[in-house]
Amino acid sequence: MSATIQEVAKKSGVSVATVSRVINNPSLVREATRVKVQRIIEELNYEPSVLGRNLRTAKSRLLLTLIPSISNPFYIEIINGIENAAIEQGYNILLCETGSNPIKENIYFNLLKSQLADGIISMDPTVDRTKLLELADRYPVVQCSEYDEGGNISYVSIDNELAAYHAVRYLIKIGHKKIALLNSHNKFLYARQRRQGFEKALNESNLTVNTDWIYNTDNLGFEHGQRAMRHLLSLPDKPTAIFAVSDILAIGALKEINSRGLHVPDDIALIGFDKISFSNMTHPTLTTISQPGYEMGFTSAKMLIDKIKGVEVDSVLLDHELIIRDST
Amino acid sequence: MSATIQEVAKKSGVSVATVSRVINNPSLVREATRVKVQRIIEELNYEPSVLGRNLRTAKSRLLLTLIPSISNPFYIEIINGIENAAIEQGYNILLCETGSNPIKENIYFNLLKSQLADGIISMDPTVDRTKLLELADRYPVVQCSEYDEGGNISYVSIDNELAAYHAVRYLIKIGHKKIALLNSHNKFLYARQRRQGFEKALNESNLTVNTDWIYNTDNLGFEHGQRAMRHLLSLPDKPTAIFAVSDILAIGALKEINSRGLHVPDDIALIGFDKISFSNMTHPTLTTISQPGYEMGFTSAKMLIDKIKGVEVDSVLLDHELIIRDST
DNA sequence: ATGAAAGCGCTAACAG
DNA sequence: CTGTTAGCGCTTTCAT
Repeated sequence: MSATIQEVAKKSGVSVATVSRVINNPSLVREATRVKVQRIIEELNYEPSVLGRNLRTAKSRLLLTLIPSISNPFYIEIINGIENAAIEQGYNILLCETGSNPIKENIYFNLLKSQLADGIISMDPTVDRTKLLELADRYPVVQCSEYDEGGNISYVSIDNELAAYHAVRYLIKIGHKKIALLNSHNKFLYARQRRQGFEKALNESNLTVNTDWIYNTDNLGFEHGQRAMRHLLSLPDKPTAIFAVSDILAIGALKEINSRGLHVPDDIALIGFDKISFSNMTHPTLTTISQPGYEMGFTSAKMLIDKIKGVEVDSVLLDHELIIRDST
Repeated sequence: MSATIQEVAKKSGVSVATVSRVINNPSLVREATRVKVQRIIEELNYEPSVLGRNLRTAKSRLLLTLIPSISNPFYIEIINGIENAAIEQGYNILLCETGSNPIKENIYFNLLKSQLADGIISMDPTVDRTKLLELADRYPVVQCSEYDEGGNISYVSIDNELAAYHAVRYLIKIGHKKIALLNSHNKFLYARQRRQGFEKALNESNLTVNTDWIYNTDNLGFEHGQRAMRHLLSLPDKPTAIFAVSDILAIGALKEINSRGLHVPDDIALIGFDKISFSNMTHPTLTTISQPGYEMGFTSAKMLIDKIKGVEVDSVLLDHELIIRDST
């Protein structure tokens, strides 16, 4: 095993306090002493034990990051942002997939209580609202992407209504009048917000909202995009454009359209959401709304660390962007 | 903050030792005492501090998991397997993305030295071989997927040569004679092994290996699949089938083929590798080799925990599977 | 079956 | 500027 601070102290002929200072507060130590201790540290290949430090400071410098599913590429950039912000400030992240499973969620929440983690970034839209609010009373909590309107949990997100509005307004601008919404379940705030934006854009152009063209699905998987498209194409009066609230859903829809010999964007135009890397690999490439994933993650982590340190923080909404590609 | 073991002891009228026993070794405590202490624990909502326990036991029960890139979907199932095996045994994982960056790698290696983690599962093919071997001398290390032939680090992987052999033999069986290999860089063991399998299948059918049809790329990104395909299609003598060592590469190739108006599998057949979820979303769906990701992860984690506990472990090669879909 | 006490490795008052 | 000292919360002998 590694050397301890005691051994370094003894070999350097100083007290453990001085060694500790050399590591955590070098300016408090006389140059000569510091150099000497530093040499011994290297000689002994000493690494301070995080275990001892943690107990003493009652901090683990670990951030719990909760995502519903690691396989959803939308979270990748966010996680990168979180990780970099964390490392920058000497933290590490515990990345946990809840699988929208309350039991797993509970296990992870307990990591906070047992002090294995100092705070939590929740990105799970299916999280138990009551439990999260309760947790936020006692521990630092930040929500990223999906958030809670009523509660007092700080969050980082985008203006979902505006983003949806932009997407649909663009479809209208290029000539579409029959626009379908492929939405998530209305129990999610972002789903309700995006529907708001969708309707706002239609209303603004005096287009009526046809509820036959609004498809809700609880599951954002690829197959559900296919299924939705199958339904939409079975309608007597078919839409000419689809706005899907997730790229994966859009890719599912695209596959269904392709396999029926129809053509995107000539027969049907398609807009996704999230700008996942695969949205660029389809044929044709997908027009989509880009969320600033990296920035969202980075901001969340900074916000959480501030909270841990006791600094007051404000929630923020970041800017989205409409990425126009070949599917429209 | 949470109650401490002291408070529970006091309120229960027993010593801290007894409380500790109730938690870690209930059979050592008399039924009546145990019930009483248990009640106080719940009453006080007590959670043992992992910090205190860790220091005392000199273990963090954290497993470091190193992947080159979180955005590569191939790792998703593996991570799931690791996580579940870990949780099952009371461990948690620290998921770290190296980005094939030696500096980041170093930071993560130091987490072992500073005892924040008890062991490491490395999945990064670009890992610094010397450093990893040195680390494995002093700490529990397991390699997953990519491994080191010479060293004595335990690993979990598949038989890459056999898998490639199966893929190519299948292409030959359905009538192809002009088969290209879209490979990774030969500095990686798996790339060399898959090439072996590729050549073996050709040789066995008395087909000569045309080096014009072997394309190596350092980067497994989608664009590099496109680029490779562009090159292959520019050849005077074009292959009729492609075996790509990664689905993403294959999807890039597919996009290039599609956008030239050519047709898969009629003009060119395509096989990928990894069975990532998107391999099923393309048009046409991708024939591919499936690696038992979940099992690989689960096995690696179990192996690592055994190592941490001082149990001897043996490396294993798990079975792959050829998934025949529409691209061949 | 239970308690007393030592100590894991470190940091942070406090004193000098 | 540096040393002494007291724990952080827990587990684990060693007694009883």
